[in-house]
Amino acid sequence: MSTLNRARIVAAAVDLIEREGADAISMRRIAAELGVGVMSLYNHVPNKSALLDGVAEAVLSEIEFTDDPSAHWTDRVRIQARAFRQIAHHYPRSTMVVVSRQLRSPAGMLPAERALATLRDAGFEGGEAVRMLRMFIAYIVGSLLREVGVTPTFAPVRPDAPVAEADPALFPELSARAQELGACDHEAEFEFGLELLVQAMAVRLGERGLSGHETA
Amino acid sequence: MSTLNRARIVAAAVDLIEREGADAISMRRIAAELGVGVMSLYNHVPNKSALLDGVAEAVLSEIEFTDDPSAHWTDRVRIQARAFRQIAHHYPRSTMVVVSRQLRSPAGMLPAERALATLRDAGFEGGEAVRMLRMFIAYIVGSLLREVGVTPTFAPVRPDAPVAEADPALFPELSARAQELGACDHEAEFEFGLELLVQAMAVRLGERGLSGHETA
DNA sequence: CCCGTCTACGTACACCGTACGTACGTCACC
DNA sequence: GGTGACGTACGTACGGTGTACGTAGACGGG
Repeated sequence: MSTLNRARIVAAAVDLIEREGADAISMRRIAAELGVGVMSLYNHVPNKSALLDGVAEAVLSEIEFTDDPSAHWTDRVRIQARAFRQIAHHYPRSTMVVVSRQLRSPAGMLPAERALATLRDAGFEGGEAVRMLRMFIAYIVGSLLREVGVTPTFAPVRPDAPVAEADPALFPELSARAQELGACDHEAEFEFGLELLVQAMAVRLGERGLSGHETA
Repeated sequence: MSTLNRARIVAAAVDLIEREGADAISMRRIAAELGVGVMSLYNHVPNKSALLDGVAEAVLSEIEFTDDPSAHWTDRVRIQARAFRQIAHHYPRSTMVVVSRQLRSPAGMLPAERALATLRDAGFEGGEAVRMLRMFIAYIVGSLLREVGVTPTFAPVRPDAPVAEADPALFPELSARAQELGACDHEAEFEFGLELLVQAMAVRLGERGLSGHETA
């Protein structure tokens, strides 16, 4: 009812993606959602790609980064990683567009800025801090894509169909592990890798055993 | 010229993707590439989605998995990870479709089967082996997506434009690290994370320091 | 009053995936 | 040698897509 603007369009796009999936999104659908003609959107958004950038930006800027510089760096890393994973919970179907559009805007840069600050405080100097950052991003992106179903979990195809899925002769390991492969507790999986990475980083700093948490 | 079949269609699709990118692919373009009518494709492929599965399968089945069960498990892990990364080199623009289609076919299962076998030989029992596998896949997928440009490297936008990109006041860390962020040697980055993960796994096994390679 | 600017909108074009109907070449069987 | 069934290739058509372009109305300043 109120006047059209970029924020309303982006919000409608996010809603639509979450309701019907990223594939279902189209300029026509969004316009219909807003009760507006298709071409009216182009008064506020140059094209669909820019709109998706807006979606990524909107989702990304909702991440709560509460960084406490006085905390131990391992906990700061954990908190930042978990904050990023929130998007996979709040906006699961938007996750793919968030991670696949590289933003130059503040919202897109802030997570990296925070992470680099933490890594510097932890004691990593320039080159190594950047490598750590990139490794962490790779792990988080890969984890989120699994969590939202883009990437496989290797769960035997149907949740039903007792256990047997793959031919045990061809795939003995997969068959033997069908039990564990069948369930995928995304939070537990994420925490497992996170802990492993944090410990690996601590080792790299020569601080073995100081990470502050025992692993499950 | 020879008769149409699924393999020829898939091959044409892979070629087209590599030449013009995954977005440029369409049934009409593929048909034109093969010099046939669009609908002729549907005699051999039920729909576009199945065709993309075929693309993923074709690319995946070209990975060379030369697993030497007598080698140290750390080297086996390294070799398998690198083998997987080959696809990002040989078929960069197909990488996204490879990682985003979950295949139930042998070609799709084999890498996981091999990895689980290696992890078992290394001494990881059921549940932990599966978690290690998933963590490794997450890291590799995330790394490949960065390598093929889906995900950001945080390189200051243009390779030119000396160094300054972000506002140093807002993003002091990013600005200070602009040098290191500007360059992204994908092989070195991949190896860095790989080594970190392998060492973390070794620590988990209580085998500290036996990983067999020093890191750069 | 008039004119420039901005917003909303309709139409149109090129392209997409694919359902459907059809024509034709090949082979089995009588 | 028919002759029918079948599989492959193909054309047409429908409903969808992103968006270029032209138009019409609202609004504010001279």
